[in-house]
Amino acid sequence: MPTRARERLLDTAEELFYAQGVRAVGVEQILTVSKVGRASFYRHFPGKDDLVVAVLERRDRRWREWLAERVAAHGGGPLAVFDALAERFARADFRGCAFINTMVEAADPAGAAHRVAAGHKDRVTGYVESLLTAAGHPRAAALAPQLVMLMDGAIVTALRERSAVPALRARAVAETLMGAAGEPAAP
Amino acid sequence: MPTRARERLLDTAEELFYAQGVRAVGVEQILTVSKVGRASFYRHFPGKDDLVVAVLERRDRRWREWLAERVAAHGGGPLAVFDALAERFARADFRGCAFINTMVEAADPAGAAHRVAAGHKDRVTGYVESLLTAAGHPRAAALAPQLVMLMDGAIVTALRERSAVPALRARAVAETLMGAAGEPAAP
DNA sequence: CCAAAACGGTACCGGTCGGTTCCGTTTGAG
DNA sequence: CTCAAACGGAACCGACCGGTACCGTTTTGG
Repeated sequence: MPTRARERLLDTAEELFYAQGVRAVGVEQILTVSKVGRASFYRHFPGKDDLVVAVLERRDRRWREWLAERVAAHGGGPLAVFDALAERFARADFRGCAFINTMVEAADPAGAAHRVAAGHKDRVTGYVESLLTAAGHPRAAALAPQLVMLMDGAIVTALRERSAVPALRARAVAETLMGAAGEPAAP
Repeated sequence: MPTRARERLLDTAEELFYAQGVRAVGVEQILTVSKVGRASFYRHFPGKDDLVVAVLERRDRRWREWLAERVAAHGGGPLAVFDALAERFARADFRGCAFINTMVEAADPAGAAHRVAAGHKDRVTGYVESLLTAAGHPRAAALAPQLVMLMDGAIVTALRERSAVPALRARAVAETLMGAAGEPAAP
C-alpha cells in the first residue's frame, strides 16, 4: 500500500500550479516543498504531465463538490452559484479558474490537460442545468450554457479587477436573464 | 534610423506568443523565425520581458482599432461588438484574448505585462460605454462593465468550445440585458 | 564613394529544465 | 522482530533557458 508521498505531491503541485502556473513550477520546486524524494516522484508518476492531469482530475471532483455544498448553503437556487463564486473571489489566493488557466497555458487543444479542463466545464454546465430544472425553469437546457458563460466571464473579470464585485455583476445579469423577480440574495 | 529588424521581432513575437504562450516561446525561436541576429535583439530590447510589453502595447492599440472598424461595419451599435467577436472566433488561429492569456500566464499582478493587460480591458470598457452612450442608453456606465464581462465570458467559452457560437450566445444575453427589442443582426 | 551604423551568425556563459540512477534509511504488516 | 516495500537525498545526464561578447557583412546617409 502506498504511503502518503503521492498525496503530498498532489497537494503541493495543486497549490503551486494554481498560484504560479503549470509551466512556471518545476519538478524541483514541487519536490522541495513537498519533501518528497526525486525517485519517489517518478515512482508515482511517469512524468510531470501525468502529475498535471492527476491534479486537474482531483480538483475537478473536489471543486464541483465544493460548489454543490456552497450552492446548498445559499438556498439551492441557480443564482446561488454566483454567491459561491463571490466567496471564491474574496479569497486572498484567488487566481482565476484552474481549468481556464490550464487551457490558456496548454495551447495544444489535443493535450490531456486541455481535455480535462474542457470536461470540467461540461460537468459544471450539466450541474447548472440540473439546478435550473429543479427550480422549474422552462428553458433550462438553453439557459445553462449562458449562465456558465457568465460564470467564466465573472471569473476572468475578478482576476483582472482583484475583487469579488464581478460575481454580483454576473448574478444581476443572470437574474435579468432568468426573467425572475429574483430569489433574495443569500444571507 | 533603425531598419526593419525591430518590426520583424515584434511581428514574430506577437504571433508566436499568441499561438503558444509567452513562456513557451524562447528567444531562440523568435530569432530563428524572424531571422534577426541575437545581438540585434538585445540592441533593441533590454530583455525578453521588455519585448513582451512592447508586443502587448502594440496589440492593444491595433486590437481596439480593429474592433472600432468592425463595429462600424456591423452598424455601429453596442451589440456589434459581439458580431466582431464572432468574426474573431471563427479564425483558425483564434486562441483567446492575448491579454487574458497574459494575466493568466504572468501570475504576478504587479508585473508590467499584467498592468498592460488590465489597462487594455479598461480602454475597451470605455469604448463600449461610448457606444452605449451614443446609442442613447440611459444606464451606459453601469451596463458597459457587464457587456465587457460578457465579452470575456464569450472569449473564454469560444476557446473551450472551439466555435464562434458563444459570440451569438453573448449577443443574445446582451440584447436581453439592454431591454431592447434588438437591432437586427449584422448582414 | 566612403564611413558609420545597423545588421546576421556564432561561440559561449551560468542556471535551470525534466528525467535517470543508485544508495542508505524509514516504516509498517505479518 | 523481521524483512520487503516505500521512501528521502544526492549525483548526474543532455537539453534548453535568457543573456553577453565578438565577429565579419550589409545597408544607408552624407
